[in-house]
Amino acid sequence: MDPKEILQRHMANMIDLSSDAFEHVFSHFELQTYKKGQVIIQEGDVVDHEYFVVEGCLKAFYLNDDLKMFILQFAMPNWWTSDFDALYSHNKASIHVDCITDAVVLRLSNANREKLCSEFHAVEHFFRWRTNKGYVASQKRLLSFMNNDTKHRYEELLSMYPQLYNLVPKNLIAAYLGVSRETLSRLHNG
Amino acid sequence: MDPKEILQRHMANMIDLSSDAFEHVFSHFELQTYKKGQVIIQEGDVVDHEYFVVEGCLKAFYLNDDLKMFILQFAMPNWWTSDFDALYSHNKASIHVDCITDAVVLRLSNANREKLCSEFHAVEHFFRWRTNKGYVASQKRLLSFMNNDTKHRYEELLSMYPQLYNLVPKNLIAAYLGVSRETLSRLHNG
DNA sequence: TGAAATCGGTGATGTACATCACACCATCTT
DNA sequence: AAGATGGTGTGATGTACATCACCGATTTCA
Repeated sequence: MDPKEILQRHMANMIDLSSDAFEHVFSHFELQTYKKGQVIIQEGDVVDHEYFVVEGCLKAFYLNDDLKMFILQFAMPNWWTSDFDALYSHNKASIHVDCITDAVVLRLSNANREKLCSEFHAVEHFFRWRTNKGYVASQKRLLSFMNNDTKHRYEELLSMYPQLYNLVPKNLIAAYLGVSRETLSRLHNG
Repeated sequence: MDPKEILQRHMANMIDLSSDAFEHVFSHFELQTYKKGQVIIQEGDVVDHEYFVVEGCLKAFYLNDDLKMFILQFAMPNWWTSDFDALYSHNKASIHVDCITDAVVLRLSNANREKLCSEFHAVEHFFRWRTNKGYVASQKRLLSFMNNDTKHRYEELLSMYPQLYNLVPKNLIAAYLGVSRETLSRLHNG
């Protein structure tokens, strides 16, 4: 489906924008296509864009000193991703974003977001709402971490994203759940 | 210190507001004082306000089916708290907020926040920035959960809030760290 | 003021998980 | 075609934590 239409429907869920206004908003995005494995943000980068996923699957992850990977987010279609800390505070990136599959993405620069937010109150409202949603989701995940065992969280993840099981390798699912791939494997047959 | 001045300094960290504009903004807040132990939000409540802490310490927490407590946030002076999910989406509260100590708080209703956000672009920018900061902090805490052991997280918490050690009982610190109070006690002497 | 609740420490035991080690299979590569 | 590489399963062992049980000290309150 058309990237423009996908973004339009996504924003229409939250705010009202006339076609003309949306046309103007959309003109500030850039369409990008990436290959599986391609890196979008690397630790240490200056981050100037946020990314709306149209097609495919990205991952946002942290690498610790032992190069162990911790996945913050699987970015599926209709989700936004970036290093939001680096993006807002103009620090260097502390996380990585890359492509689990080939992907089609709409990216928006910091400057263009601020421009659109000052032009359209509804757009600023949209971004405030979206960030709040991310915040709440992150807190829910934290609670699930403290409250539930791994098996429970595994089933929670699969019921939220049924596609994930066949789409991404098990070691990445383990890196999202915060367990070793061996434990995940034992849970699955167990 | 004067609650008005504390809020003014807090907002001035992020945005520029003339004295007159701030005066107008401030008139939309209500000053509240609470006693230690007093409940501000209960699970199931309709949530219509967010809270800026001027003095004292609140906690935002979730109770699971076994009545085990998980603390999402210690709200210290200059922090905001509420059930942001319930507040934005008009769901019933899924968490609780109460007072660990006597507290002085400025509260802002949903309607007044939206009014101020539409009147002053800078104010909307402020709230977007604040929510982003909360989002980022929550992701960092999640990473710390996955990456670090309990002792490391305990020291992290105390270095971030040195006052906390004498201010709040250890069982609450354990409920923030996601370990049993026994384990925390053993860590502390061990 | 005396009883009750809250707060904090410590031992014994069980368990969910990490880690290391190895083995199998499917792709990819030259 | 042969070897390298990445994904996945499974056993053996160690460990960080929960849980239960009990203790004394302090605070709260009727």
